[in-house]
Amino acid sequence: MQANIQTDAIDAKILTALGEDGRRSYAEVGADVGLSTAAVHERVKKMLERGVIRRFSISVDPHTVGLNFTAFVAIRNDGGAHCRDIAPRLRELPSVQELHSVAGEYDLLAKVRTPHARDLEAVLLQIKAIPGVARTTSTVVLNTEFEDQPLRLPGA
Amino acid sequence: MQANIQTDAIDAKILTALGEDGRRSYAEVGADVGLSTAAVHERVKKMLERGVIRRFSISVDPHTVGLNFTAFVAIRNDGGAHCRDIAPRLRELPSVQELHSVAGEYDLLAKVRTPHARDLEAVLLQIKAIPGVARTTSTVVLNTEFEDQPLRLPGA
DNA sequence: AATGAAAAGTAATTCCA
DNA sequence: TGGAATTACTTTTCATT
Repeated sequence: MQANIQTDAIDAKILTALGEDGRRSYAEVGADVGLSTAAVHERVKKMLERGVIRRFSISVDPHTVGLNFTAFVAIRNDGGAHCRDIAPRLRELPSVQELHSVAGEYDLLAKVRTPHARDLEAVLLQIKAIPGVARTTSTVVLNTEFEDQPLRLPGA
Repeated sequence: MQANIQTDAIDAKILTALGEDGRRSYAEVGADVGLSTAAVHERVKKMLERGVIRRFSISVDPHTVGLNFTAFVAIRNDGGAHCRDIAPRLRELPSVQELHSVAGEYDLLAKVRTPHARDLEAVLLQIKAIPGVARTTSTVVLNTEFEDQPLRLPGA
């Protein structure tokens, strides 16, 4: 019993195909999944409407655009502070690429990317300046083994 | 002095435009950045060749395809084990979406996504079965505030 | 929902500056 | 390296099943 699944096996195949190459034509995708061009078009349109596909995009290698440093910053709140007050402030920081509220010793976990390790200090100062943030602990990434992999869905 | 930057300000604008909508036509992007269709085409082609753009893709909402649970799993190696031996094994696990070698108490940090919280147990067993893995600590994601944001580059 | 075919729009190619 | 024009392809729409 899995909730929220809004796709069937054909949709999964389409998502996998477009995840590998978002510019493949509907005709080509259709040949792969056994559907006409128009049918693929219709399904993609509906998946966009339902929010299954958030957007078409590109995968960019961070190092090639000067983002050479990555760290995970765990954030603990003050007693009264709520994640929902702090999260919007963290979203404003361009170095914070990803934010999750988490269970455990810390309340939030941020993925931070900067040009250089030395830039983390300034980001931490910005984070600590947000009302409700009590303390942070940073885990420095030495090497990203893999990330941003094309989506792989079972049954696709 | 920033190393590895392979893009100029116009490339940055192109990457930002395609990061927001990977299907915008080259003509449209060209109008935005002040270049002809062919010039944009040429620059995109070169960025693909240089590996700046890894691929065209789509952003999919994990919940809509049944991936409702996320956790970060920190992994510690045995004394003699190397990340480069363990990483390929973790890549084989479809639930492991992202893997970084990190500094600190643990050696690797994996982002794991499964249909349900209960599925984490099986993934942890698979991870612990990899030779060289000594122990793991999991941080459960309660809510993803944001992730998968369109790329924003300074000067774009 | 899916198909096939026509119309509209876009991209790749070629060549010129 | 960038722009213009041609050719080829892809998307989109629509009538039909």
